[in-house]
Amino acid sequence: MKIATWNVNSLSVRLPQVLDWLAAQKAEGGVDVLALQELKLTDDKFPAAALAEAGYQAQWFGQKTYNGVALISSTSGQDVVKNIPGFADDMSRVIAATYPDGQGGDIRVIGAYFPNGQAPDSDKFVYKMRWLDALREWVASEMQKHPNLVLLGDYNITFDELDMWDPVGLKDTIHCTVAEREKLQALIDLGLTDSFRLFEQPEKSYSWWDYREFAFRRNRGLRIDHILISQALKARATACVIDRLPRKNERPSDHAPVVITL
DNA sequence: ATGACTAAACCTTTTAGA
Repeated sequence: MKIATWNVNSLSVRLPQVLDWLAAQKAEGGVDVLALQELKLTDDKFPAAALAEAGYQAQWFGQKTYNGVALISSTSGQDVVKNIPGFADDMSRVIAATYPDGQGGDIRVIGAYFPNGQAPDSDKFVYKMRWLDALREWVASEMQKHPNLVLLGDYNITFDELDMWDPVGLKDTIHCTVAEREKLQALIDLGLTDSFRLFEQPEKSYSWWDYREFAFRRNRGLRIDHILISQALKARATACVIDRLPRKNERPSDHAPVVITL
């Protein structure tokens, strides 16, 4: 099965590209679950009918102007959770659901839009740290219940210098600070694995490029969209790739999809 | 150049993204 994540930076603008991408993926077996971030629309504006027309179900958790997440799937999601239980948050950043794993069991999928953090000395950074702590606590409990678990989305954190186009110039800037990486490592320490690095990858692989200064053309990007998997799924993973093609579209999102094959 | 694009809403200007 295939599970993917894509920060679309406005689903209203990007819906045609999402539908095209899903259709193109069908030639290669199809995507079972696609986690979207930055819908930037309220729940009543979610394009459920257009997705149903294309053969997909969906769970969504929107918000006006900012944030908003969804899970688009070929089968229906169960036990849906929106945001981190017990963590008061006025932003729509997390959606989780359980799906059949194609082998008689099931798989828990948690799609998340991690806070940006803006700058290491900002209030938004403090919120990012608190959010990351709350996420870790909740994911730990989810892992107790679900051996097959995928935590994927726009993490807004790089793992290391390999994930940065300019490791020197960007050292200790937002997405690349020690404090953020410690929180990311705390998720790994729960028993999760960065599936992308399980496989040989092209040099300078990134998932996001700034809209400005022809950053995509010059491959000046960051790898901040990740697919973390539990131990049980690590044994099943056969590939994880960043699909740069949609970034070449007209009016692209600034992020590219990441896809894991299990 | 606290800039460069893009998107949305408070819409000819601001906020946020990363």
